[in-house]
Amino acid sequence: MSYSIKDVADMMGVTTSTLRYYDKEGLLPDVERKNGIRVFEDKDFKWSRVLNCLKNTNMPIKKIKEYVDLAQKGDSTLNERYQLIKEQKANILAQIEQLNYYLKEIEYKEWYYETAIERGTEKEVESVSSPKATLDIDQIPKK
Amino acid sequence: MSYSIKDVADMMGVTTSTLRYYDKEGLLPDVERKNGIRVFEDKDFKWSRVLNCLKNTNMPIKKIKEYVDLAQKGDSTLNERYQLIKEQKANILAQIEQLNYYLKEIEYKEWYYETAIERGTEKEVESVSSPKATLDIDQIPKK
DNA sequence: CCTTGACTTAAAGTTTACTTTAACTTATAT
DNA sequence: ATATAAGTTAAAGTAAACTTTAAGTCAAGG
Repeated sequence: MSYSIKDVADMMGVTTSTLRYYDKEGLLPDVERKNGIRVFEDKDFKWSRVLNCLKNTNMPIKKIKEYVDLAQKGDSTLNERYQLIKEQKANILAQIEQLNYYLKEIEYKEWYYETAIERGTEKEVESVSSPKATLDIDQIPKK
Repeated sequence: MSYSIKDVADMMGVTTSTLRYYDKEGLLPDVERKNGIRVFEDKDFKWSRVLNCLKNTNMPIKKIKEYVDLAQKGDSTLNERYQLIKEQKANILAQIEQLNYYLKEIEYKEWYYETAIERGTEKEVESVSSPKATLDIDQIPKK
């Protein structure tokens, strides 16, 4: 099975230009060419899915490149790659935690506006007893 | 109670330069000055916490500015602000969902490397029965 | 054969979100 | 009083991640 650059771009939800940019940055090693045109094989397609995963969990391109370079070196870098993946997992978990924290703040705001709209004004909505008590300043996750 | 720019910057986990930049972009309306120096009152501090929430849930500065401008107009924009907040809530939920999806992919990779390290090589790890079956391509969330 | 659409490159341009610099003023501590 | 720390501005600089442009090549349909 083989895929065009458009196939892969569609799978990743990016443009073909973006994919070519990734290639130029070294994120797509060893993609074959036929008459100068990129032909993605199954291994490249799978690799693109890994890239997509790292990219969509906010790993910077430079860091992804490090991972690519490690993978290129073969079995001797298995441990380094394992550490990198575990780091990224911790990263994702932290992101989810942070989003859940701010979700609560937004839900308070949602209630705030519902109450304000009911009353026709924002004035004194803050002093109305809210279903979720105002969040504690000390709990703001530090970046 | 009043706060210095540093106090607010520390609360938000940004530098004072960043806060001045936000101010210049109009995200901090009506902060008073004493001898040219910004003095944040309780209302400004609270507002900064809202900014921080929107910023850390990946709302672009331009969109935050729209929200600021609506808030400046008073009660007549309550509904618009409510819609914007609901939009952002949906946004956060989508982000969490996406992160949870990719977390599973990363956990597969984690298992993959644990197995490869045990065996000393990556070769044929893919064909080993994994605890979490390989994820289906069709399930990749589109951006 | 010819057009249309997809592919190619290198290089320049864009956007977002800061960050740094320089020159200066104000506040705090000894 | 004086040094140091923290505040101020406008403007230029930076970094990341694309995006666009220009000029071309290649493959398929009518």
